[in-house]
Amino acid sequence: MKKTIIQLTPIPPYDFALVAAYATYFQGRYAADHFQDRVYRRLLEIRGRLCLVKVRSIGSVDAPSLEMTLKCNVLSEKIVSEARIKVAHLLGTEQELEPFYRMVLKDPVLNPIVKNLRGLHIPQTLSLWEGLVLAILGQQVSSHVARIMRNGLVERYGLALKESGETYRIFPRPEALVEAGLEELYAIKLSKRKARYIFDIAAALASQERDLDSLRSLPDEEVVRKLMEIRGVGPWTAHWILIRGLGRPDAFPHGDLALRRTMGHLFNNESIFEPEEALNYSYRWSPFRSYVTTYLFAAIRSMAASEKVSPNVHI
DNA sequence: GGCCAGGTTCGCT
DNA sequence: AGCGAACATGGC
Repeated sequence: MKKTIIQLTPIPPYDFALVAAYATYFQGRYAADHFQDRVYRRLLEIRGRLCLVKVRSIGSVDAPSLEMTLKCNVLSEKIVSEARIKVAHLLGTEQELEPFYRMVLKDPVLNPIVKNLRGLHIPQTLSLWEGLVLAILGQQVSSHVARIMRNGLVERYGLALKESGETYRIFPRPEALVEAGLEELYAIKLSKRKARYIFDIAAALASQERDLDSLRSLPDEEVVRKLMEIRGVGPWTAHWILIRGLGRPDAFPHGDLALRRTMGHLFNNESIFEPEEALNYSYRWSPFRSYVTTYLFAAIRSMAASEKVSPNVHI
């Protein structure tokens, strides 16, 4: 294994520990992401080779700097530069938070919550395929059940590399699921419905019948429209992908139950918002609604992780 | 045991 | 258009 070290400079403010914790749902390991002992690790497939990246902070929130260690059988210049791009994407290092923070100053309820999470950028899925699968696995079920399915998928179908006693896995390729077959997906706790959705998407991608990357150049509404043509993708999933897969700043999954509850708690005298009410209320945060969504979820998630209680009514 | 969870589809009026 | 049911698992 060859090894090289390079440096990344995120746009400040950037709280590496918070971003990495969010990427792993404050659980240390989540799907293909690891964050333990202040080090973020992920196995990537770059130009057909398995490469392990480790990232740690060597700066501060206001003067951020990341040290990335890349281990790979072969280390060409192209591999190094692709790894850099992928990691910058995964960890959202290029996102600008200041305009969002200026907007939030005008919201006395949101402002303290956001201040408390200063430097949180939005982690991105490596591919739209990954975003689509993770989102579908998260539909309707509790976050706990979603985690079991997401981890199970990666453990079962992701190519692995062992390093100092730990096993790392890439997020499974569509081909891996197609090869395994539809029935195999039931074994990792997917409902027949979810297995069908994901298997069909995998098959369409593997056969090149569908191309998700063409969505990257389209405006938000077009992306949503195209994504919802896919069976298994509704409005919630499409907006989740805008936020976590495409890095769009102004998406808002207004049907989301946890979001409706949290917003109702904060802005509606404790009582849950109806989806339309949540949407109407959200326009005041445009064009930064993806950040509002992410910060509200981060507030819920970090409390759930630290307090070990159901976060339904907290914040 | 029954109800619910960071939804979506399908089949009814 | 709008509404209800089915979906399947783990936790309380």
